[in-house]
Amino acid sequence: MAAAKCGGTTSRASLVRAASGGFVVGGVIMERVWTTQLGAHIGERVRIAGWLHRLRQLSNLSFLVVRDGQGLAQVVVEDPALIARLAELHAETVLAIEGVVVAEPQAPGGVEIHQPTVEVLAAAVAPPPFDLFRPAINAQLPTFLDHAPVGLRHPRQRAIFRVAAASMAGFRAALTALQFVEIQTPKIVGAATEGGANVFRLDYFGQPAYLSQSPQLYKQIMVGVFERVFEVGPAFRAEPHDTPRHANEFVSLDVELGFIRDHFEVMAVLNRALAGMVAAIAEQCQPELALLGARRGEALVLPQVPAAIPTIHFADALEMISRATGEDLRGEPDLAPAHERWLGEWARREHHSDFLFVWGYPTAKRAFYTHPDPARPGYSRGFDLLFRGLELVSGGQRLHHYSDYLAVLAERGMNPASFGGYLEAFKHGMPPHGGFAIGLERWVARLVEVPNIRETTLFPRDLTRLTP
RNA sequence: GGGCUCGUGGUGUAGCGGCCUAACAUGGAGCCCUGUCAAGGCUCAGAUCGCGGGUUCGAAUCCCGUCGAGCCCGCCA
Repeated sequence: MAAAKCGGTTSRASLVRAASGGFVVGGVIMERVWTTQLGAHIGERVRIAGWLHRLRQLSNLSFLVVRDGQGLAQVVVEDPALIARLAELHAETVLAIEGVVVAEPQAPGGVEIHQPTVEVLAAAVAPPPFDLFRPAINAQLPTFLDHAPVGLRHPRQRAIFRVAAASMAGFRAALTALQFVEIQTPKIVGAATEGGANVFRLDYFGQPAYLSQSPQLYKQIMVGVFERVFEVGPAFRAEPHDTPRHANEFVSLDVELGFIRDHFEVMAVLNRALAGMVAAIAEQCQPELALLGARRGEALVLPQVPAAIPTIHFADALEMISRATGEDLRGEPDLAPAHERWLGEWARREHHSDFLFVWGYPTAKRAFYTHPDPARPGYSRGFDLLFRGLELVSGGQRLHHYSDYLAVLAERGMNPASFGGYLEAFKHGMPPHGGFAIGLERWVARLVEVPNIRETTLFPRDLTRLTP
């Protein structure tokens, strides 16, 4: 690096990335054009670059389909020598192509590149384990995951992660507009935060440490600083789950806010956040939605986020399910997945909503910091949000009096000493507050209608998978 | 942690006691085809059927073990 900085030689600069984003080639700067922007360059000679997605050979000409980070472009090759050269390349070879952009109704997207010159930037040395040029990858999930570095290149797979990116962007935008401050809390923690869930243990210079299972305690502390905070980050759970909706590392969209009257204000913020997420996807991901819905022949339809998401009390939900199904659930401490699915269908049917708030879960089933419902002993101000029948969000109002925390920790047999920093915040005054956490992968999975969150996690970590 | 199911060429499947020296599709190799777009046609190569043991005249096919994977439940985002 130091030698290069001295700048004596320029000999390696036959192909260097220029500050402009283009390339310097033989001393001539030619901007590299995204495949999705070709329509704006008709009649011009341009340079594109990407991966050899597919070569279709016909007798007198061949079609070379190039994929870049955004889309696909068709290149028409008529020179027999060039076709012969291309035919020897494996799919996924990295190419740079210069040619003339031509409007052509027969071409996919209406434009294609003619009279190309092709430069191989990096050869693929083996064919891909499965076909990337087909409408969908034809491989079982474990096979796909084993080959994720290649499989994620498939236009449909990567569309899923553009939806995830837009979701995060919309989440950030909605909360920022509401005066929330984005924070980053530590993922290496000194105490097993919430007690219950299994945590991953680390060796931290000889002392025990853990991977954070949730930013919960830190985001509450930060309410004492900014009043309104949010965080987008990983959460780690050492639970030996093996289901399509669990992973041992996932992305949590966390929110916490102070000076609330009750949990309904928290639910209103969540309502706004979801609306922002859907709006961002609608704005940024139309091509992706079209691609993801293609198997049904129509673009994927985004859920409508109601101005006020329907709400039901936990006890009423049990009552209703009992009445409808004949199964007596009264007195149950929690909802089973089958009941959540039932409620999801009910919300769809009765309220035309993909979303349903269930609040008032029994205090005993919620975390220690959950605020009880003063009007209804045994029940809490904790809520879940069901999205299409799946638990997507957990949240609620939290305790905020120092004395309440000391009492509840003692009641649950938890050691106050391991909550030192947390309790200090309450010792020095915390407002009534609450918050929630959205599971990003679950959100995207339900949204794009894939059955397993492993498909909405880039490199999932589960019971048996630590690589790639 | 409990229950159920599955493991066949690179990939996805069929075959479920002898017709299997294992079939089909797709990918790969080769040839042909004036515009393809999951292109089309022909030819070739590619799996001792996860692994180990057993039953049987005979096992991909039945049994046991083992390893790997998937689903449901508990629990959760």
